[in-house]
Amino acid sequence: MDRKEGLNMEDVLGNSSFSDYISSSFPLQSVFDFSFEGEMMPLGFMELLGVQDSNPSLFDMAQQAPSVTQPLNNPCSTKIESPAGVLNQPATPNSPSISSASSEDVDDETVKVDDQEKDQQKTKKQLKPKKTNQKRQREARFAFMTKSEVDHLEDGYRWRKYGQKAVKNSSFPRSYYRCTTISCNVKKRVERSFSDPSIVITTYEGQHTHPSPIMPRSSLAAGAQLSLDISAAGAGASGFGTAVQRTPSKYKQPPLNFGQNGSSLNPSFVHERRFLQLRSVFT
DNA sequence: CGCCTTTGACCAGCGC
DNA sequence: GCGCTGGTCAAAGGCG
Repeated sequence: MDRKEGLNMEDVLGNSSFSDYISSSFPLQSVFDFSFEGEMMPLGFMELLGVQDSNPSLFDMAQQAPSVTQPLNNPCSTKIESPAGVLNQPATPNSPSISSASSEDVDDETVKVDDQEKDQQKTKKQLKPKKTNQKRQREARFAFMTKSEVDHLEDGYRWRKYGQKAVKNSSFPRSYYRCTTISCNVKKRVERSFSDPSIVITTYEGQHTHPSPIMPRSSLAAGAQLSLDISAAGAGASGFGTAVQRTPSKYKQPPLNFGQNGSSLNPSFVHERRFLQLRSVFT
């Protein structure tokens, strides 16, 4: 896979040196906020997901939470990362510069020029003329960690699972999801931290080209509740995502004491909030 | 019947 | 070149 990524989560989390890794690999603030090269990103997490305009903008709410930009000492349990430098230029649905943001090879170079990226993309296409014109073309990625007992965090979009793989150095499989909306090729990977099974690592790839399909309904309420959580907890990112266990009978997950609701967002979310511990996973 | 998950197979990239 | 690993495909089956 993209080994040049060099940021394998198992490697990061599996050796209890995540803090070392973070401190040595990233500016600490990049773990939590969307700052980029010393500037605050104009886009937030929800916008990265394509949640924008018409939506109640959890991101806006999050932005209002003063601690959103708080770095490491923020005791929230959800960490937002930019493991592959994907925050360099998160593609937005309205942005024409998606292609220039698709590179994730930060191990090769921290800063890339557009020309270089274009050349790289050309090279990739040339190297793989077979069957994979779309394949292996990575969108901007970003990952975040959520302390949750359920793997799938409801984010207002509908996802279809298209694969699951056992991950090296981890006893937990990694699940691959794709946005079910036509023409939206956003993907996400969900895996559980090997070192701390209570932590779910979700990696998003790409950008939604549509508003959240379920936002008008339950997610709206969930979003409102999220905002409450965000401001109440004073942890901007901690409220993101609603832990929801869909179709529990089909998921091979251990029995849980919470989050059993298969359709409603809020109950499990409330439960998740309670399980959010005010401690850092870096410790 | 439609949507979804499951799961084995296949493909591509990388290190040795 | 080979093996390992991650990522994707697609058929099969389940569920509402």
